[in-house]
Parts: sequence; structure tokens; C-alpha cells
Amino acid sequence: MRIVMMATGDIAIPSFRALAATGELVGLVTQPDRPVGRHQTLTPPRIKVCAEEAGLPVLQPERMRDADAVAALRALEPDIVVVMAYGQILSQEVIDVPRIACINAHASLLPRHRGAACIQAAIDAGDDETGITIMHVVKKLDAGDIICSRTIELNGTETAESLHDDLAELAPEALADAIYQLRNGTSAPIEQDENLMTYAPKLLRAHGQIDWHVPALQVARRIRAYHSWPGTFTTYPSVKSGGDKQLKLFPPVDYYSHYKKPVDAVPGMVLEASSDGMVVSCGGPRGGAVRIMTMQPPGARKMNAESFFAGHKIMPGMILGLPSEQ
RNA sequence: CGCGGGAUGGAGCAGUCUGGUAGCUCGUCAGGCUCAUAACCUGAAGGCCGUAGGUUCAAAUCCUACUCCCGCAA
Repeated sequence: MRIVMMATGDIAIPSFRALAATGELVGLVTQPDRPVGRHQTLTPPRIKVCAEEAGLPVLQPERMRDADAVAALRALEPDIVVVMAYGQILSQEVIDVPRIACINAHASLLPRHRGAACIQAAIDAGDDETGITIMHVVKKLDAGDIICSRTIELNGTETAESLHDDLAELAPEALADAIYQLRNGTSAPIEQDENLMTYAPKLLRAHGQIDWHVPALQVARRIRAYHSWPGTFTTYPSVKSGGDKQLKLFPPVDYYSHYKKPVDAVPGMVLEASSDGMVVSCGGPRGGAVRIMTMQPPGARKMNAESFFAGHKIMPGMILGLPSEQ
């Protein structure tokens, strides 16, 4: 059995190593090296480094749909192509290259949370469970028939970062199951129920701005869900510059569905500013609040509430996140 | 050389534009108050103001180079 992996994200690394260990992996297709970081240094995907250490051929086509890229993939004569966090939409021509199947490992329980931000979406939605789904690749994104899946319970403390790592470790087992079924011709793919489908589009930094009008539970979930990518932030009025400054927010966050507030409290109002944290009024029918204990002002490192309030004049009654509401 | 912000006692900051005795909120230590305290009062210790040069009677402050940290963008 000849297997080719198409993957770019770190989530695919454990799966890559597991496949490489079987000796059936004959190549990796990954995104081209990209300028990355503060100095725009050209950096290879980490999984590419893994492939080179394993002595496997690596393809990095700018556009996988191009004829020469397809030809290069075909030259590897794959029986199965395994796609995981690759970063390019595949054309039908590419999907048809492998002799047996082109399959995808997706980090959610499909048909829930199709799309790039599936991990964040599961936490943000407050799901009780998520997992890894192995399905056939079709032209429509993440819509192919399901071969198998593995489930992981959520306990309400995960961040996208921690869940990403857990799912990365869960994936090899699911992949092995799917490949075993395909090898023996015993797989019985199940069609996805389109009525249960949700879509989690790719996230940008700007999506991390907190809307204080939503209930405290949702604010707390989002701060967890978006850590560490794309992160969450709000803005605060700066006494020094007179303008507004960004404040990044970090988990863990406590939330209160009920919180004693002054009568003029509005969403985004700071209710408490102490070494125990910054309590911010949220929206929703009962008007809860969240307690932020770790934050990061512009130009500085991440710090706890005690340090933050030592040098930043944030007083109860100030309103956070105003610009987005105007 | 992608764009920008920053480096000041243990922590977080002000002071830099307009050069002239090192400040703030905490923390630490000592004493006081108190039945008691993480609360309150008083006092003290702790800084070559990132590094190296330059300008000047005088540099945290102005000029040049360098090191490290951070945000944006990817």
C-alpha cells in the first residue's frame, strides 16, 4: 500500500509520524515555505521538516490544481491520499489520483463544524463532545461520506490550543481504522446529514474582538475557544494618549450568570479592578459578568491582573470595547 | 532589511517632546494600631534609567549604532 499525505498544519504531525512508521508512506505534499513571523523569515511547515528527517519526498506546489503538480502526485502512484489541514481546496482531478481513495481527517464530528475553524467552533458552541472524523474527499468542502470517527469529551476548560493537541493525538488511531477498512474493502461510508451541518469559517484576528453584549457564559467560552488563535481582545480608554488601546484577554476566565451591579451598568463596564481580576459587565437577559485574570496591553508581555492594575489606570465604571459599538 | 510599540529599584508604569536632585501604584522589611488580619498608619531598604559611543557645564531625556522584548501583518 502506497500512501501520500497532504498536510501543512501541526495537527497532522502525529498522524504523519504514525503513517511513516508503517513504512507505507511514500511522500508528503505540503504548502510552500512562507515568510513568517516578525521578520518575515521564509519558514518551512514543521511537518515538512519531519518528512525530510524521515527521508520522504516532499512536494510544495503553489497551486495543487496545476497540471505539473497533479502529474507529480500521480508519479508517486498513491493507493490512498490522506489529507489533513493541508490548506488548499482540491480539484476533482487531484481527488481522482489515488487508486483506492482520497480521504480527509477533519477535527470535528461531521457534519458539525465543517471548515477551517472547527476546533474553535466546538468550544465556542459549548459542545459536550467533539472529535476526529475520517471521510472521503469530495469537491464540496468537508462534505464527503464518513468512514469512521473518534470522539473526545469536553469538560468546559479546554482551549483551542489544548484541544488541538489532544485531537492531533487522537487522529492516528482514527486514520489507522479508516485505512484498515479501505485496505480490506470493508468500509461502509455513511452519508452526512445535511440538516445537521454547521460551518466554521476561517478566523482572522479581527474576529477576536469581544462583544460585551452577549451573555457572560458566551464571552467566557469565546476567550477559551479563541486561545491561542486568533486570540481575543477588547479596547480600553487610555488616560495617557487619550485614545483607545487594545487589550488582549486570556483564559482562564470566571463567569457569573448573576452579578451585583450598579443600576447604570452597561455591557462592557468595568465592575471591579483589583489584584483578583477585572470584572466586566456582560449582556444577556440576566446581565452576568466575567472575571479576567490575565491580559496583555500593547507593547508589553502577558501579565496578571495585579501587575496590570499596578500601572494602568483602569477604574470601575470605565467602558470597554466602545469603538466597535459606535 | 515588511510596518509599528517598548526596555526606568522585585512587579507594573509615569517622567523623554521643552536636558538641570529618580517619581507613582504595589511588593519586601521594620515599627505602630487592633481580639485579629491579606485591612489601616508611620518609616526604611532597594536604581551605573537595556548596551556602547557621541553632543553638552550638565543626559533617563538630544544624536548614532547594537542587543533583547512585544503588537500588527503572514
